[in-house]
Amino acid sequence: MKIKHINNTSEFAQTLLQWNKLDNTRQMPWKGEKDPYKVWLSEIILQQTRVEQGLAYYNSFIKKFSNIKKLAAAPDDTVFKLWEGLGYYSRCRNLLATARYISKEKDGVFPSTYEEIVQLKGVGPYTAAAIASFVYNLPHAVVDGNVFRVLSRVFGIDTPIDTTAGKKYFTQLADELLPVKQAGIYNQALMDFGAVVCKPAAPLCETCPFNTSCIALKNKVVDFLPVKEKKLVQKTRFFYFMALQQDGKTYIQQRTGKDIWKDLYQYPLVETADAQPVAAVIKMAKAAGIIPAGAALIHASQPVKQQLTHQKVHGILVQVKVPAAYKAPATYIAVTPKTLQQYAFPKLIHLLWQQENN
DNA sequence: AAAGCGGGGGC
DNA sequence: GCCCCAGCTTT
Repeated sequence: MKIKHINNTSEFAQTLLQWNKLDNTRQMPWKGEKDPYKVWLSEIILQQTRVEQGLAYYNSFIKKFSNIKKLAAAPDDTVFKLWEGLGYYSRCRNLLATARYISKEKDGVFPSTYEEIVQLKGVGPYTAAAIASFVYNLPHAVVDGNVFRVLSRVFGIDTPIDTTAGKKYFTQLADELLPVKQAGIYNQALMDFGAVVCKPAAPLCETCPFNTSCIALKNKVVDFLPVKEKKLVQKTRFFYFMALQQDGKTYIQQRTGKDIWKDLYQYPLVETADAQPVAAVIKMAKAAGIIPAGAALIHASQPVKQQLTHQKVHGILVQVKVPAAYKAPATYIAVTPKTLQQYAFPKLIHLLWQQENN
């Protein structure tokens, strides 16, 4: 495939680098960082996550784990607790797996080629290009949401970005635009530019250095680029969390299987597709062996709602008293209000706790 | 190729 | 409400 309708690719890079030099004031702790551990950590945290949201998490991780071997040596629960609230928890699972792999198999030395880096768990084409270019100044163009947006607008490309053909096209264009000797600086600059000037909504076209050449601006289609093909489907779910009360302790369990919040903890769960009366929920819980037949309702919370990207989740906390003689299943973990706090829970459960305390 | 995966913020 | 965010993995 050939990139057409672009006569001078180096002009784009020169204009961008000039903007970066003169007008880019964006500062982040990992910018200019040459420790691959720190760059890798920041990139994993920032996948599908705003810089402002990820910043505090990055600082906490660096403070607690100053190098990859310390991270690798930490218990799973400790690391997930640090990740708690950031979302996309498979990132945390993969982070740990990669830290342990590099510590054990590579004696803590981070790989230094794109081909090796991209094979690490949780690292795809974007993250590998970012690490390779930022740390080793290797000539690999990053293609993230910012890059799709900037290139689609400046060059007027309406190929959908959420298709295989679109990804391939934009990746090739990005590689052709890359000034190979300044790959790291340029990649940083392009993403900063997308975040600060060529923003998704209300971009700063008035002061944009490309505003005399931008195809989208000329054609008045800035707000329609980039193009996405797929629309997301929403599901609604009801989560009834059964908080068993037994002599000052309660029980939690770890979520497993292919579903949201995998590896996080929760109270034993009754899930339904529709809202149910609490009495019906207790009946279901007993029938399913989630709570014992002798359990009795203490209190049910008001429902809380959480809007995720593709799910609307309702949560209700149902406290039940269980007999002292009750023997919990092996998957239940007995906790006290104090020991509960060392486990990572979904935001929905924090919302329920918050509500019950008000 | 398409689906699934969180939580927060802008509009 | 809807869209997007320094995307990746699994089906």
